[in-house]
Amino acid sequence: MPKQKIDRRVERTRQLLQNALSELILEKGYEKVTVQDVIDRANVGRSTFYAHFESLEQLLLSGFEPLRAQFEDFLSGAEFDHESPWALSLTMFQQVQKQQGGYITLTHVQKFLYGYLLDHLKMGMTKRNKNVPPELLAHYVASSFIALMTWWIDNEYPLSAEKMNEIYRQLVEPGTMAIMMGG
Amino acid sequence: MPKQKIDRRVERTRQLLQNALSELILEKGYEKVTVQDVIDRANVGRSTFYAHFESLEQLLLSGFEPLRAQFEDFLSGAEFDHESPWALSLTMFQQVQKQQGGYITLTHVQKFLYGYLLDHLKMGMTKRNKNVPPELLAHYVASSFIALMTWWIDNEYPLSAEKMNEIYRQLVEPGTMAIMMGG
DNA sequence: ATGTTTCTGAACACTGTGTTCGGTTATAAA
DNA sequence: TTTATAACCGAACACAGTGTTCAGAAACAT
Repeated sequence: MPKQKIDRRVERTRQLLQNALSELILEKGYEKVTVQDVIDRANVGRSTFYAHFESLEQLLLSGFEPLRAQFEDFLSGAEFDHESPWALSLTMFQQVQKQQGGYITLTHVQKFLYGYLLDHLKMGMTKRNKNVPPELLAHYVASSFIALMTWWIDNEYPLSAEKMNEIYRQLVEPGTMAIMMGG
Repeated sequence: MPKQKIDRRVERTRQLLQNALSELILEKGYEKVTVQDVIDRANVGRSTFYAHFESLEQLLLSGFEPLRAQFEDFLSGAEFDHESPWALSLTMFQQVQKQQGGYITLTHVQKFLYGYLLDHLKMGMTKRNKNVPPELLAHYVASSFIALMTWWIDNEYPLSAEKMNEIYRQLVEPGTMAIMMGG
């Protein structure tokens, strides 16, 4: 099945809307951006917007898609050591910085991370430590990551991704390992 | 200055509005509650609402006030060991559970905690570790607390406040101390 | 050149916010 | 018990935003 060629107008419209949203988010933050703002900036008809996306959030998510795909790829790649979930964090710092998504997308990054961590923690934990629920542990590790990321973005990337990753591991790894191995 | 006696009607109205908001939050979550909902439930005139509070969030905050005052008291109390910020967390777990505020108020708890932690961390850190900004550290410690609290509330308090506090310390203390003492 | 798809933009119904104001009622205090 | 006043009511209003519809214009692929 040869993949359907996409009408130029569709491509163009979606691009305009995504760019407009990006700009507006940088200018005043996602929470304050309205559909009206976006279509004015993009110079696109109101009905056109709703022909493509059912809401602002859907438009936002459409821009997040490439990043998500990249993580998916990375996780299924051979070079990834499944014994150490920590290997993931540096990549994430780097990619999120490059993507410039701002912290709106972080909600989705968090969900993604949580699911991944939960799988791996369930396996890695010895039975006697199930008195600390793996769900709680996964939630903590993912949330901590998001916390550092949020600070990093808020302060406009004052440290390198490598440094941030180092701090993250120093902070989170000891406590987590202690609980996993036997508390 | 003898404290002004409050008109019964004022007391009554504020109470009705706060109760209505509480109920509605439990029923459908803060995000979905409107001013209209609240005044309908409280059976209070629209203009009356705005005579008392300038927005829904202000109404929410007014309910949070007693909790905040309690922390303020605790912190200025003699029995509190200023060398160890960790002593605070158990009280917080207990009080937030009692208050049943849900996670909406957590945003404000976080701000409060952050400010407090930052003060104490700045003093407790040796100079050579300033390569990890104290603001980042405070942000992490506060965020981790909120993360555990969020999970706890979401899962309807499956563990005791004491147990939660124990886990929190086990997770967060090692990494934080390591960085503070010399990384 | 032609048939199809997409875009346009104005109109519409809807939900919610926050303000104003004349009239009513509850309250505190004399 | 009266009375001045402070609080409440509710309807009306202006406003901003959402999401839908539809007929006509424009861009597109072939």
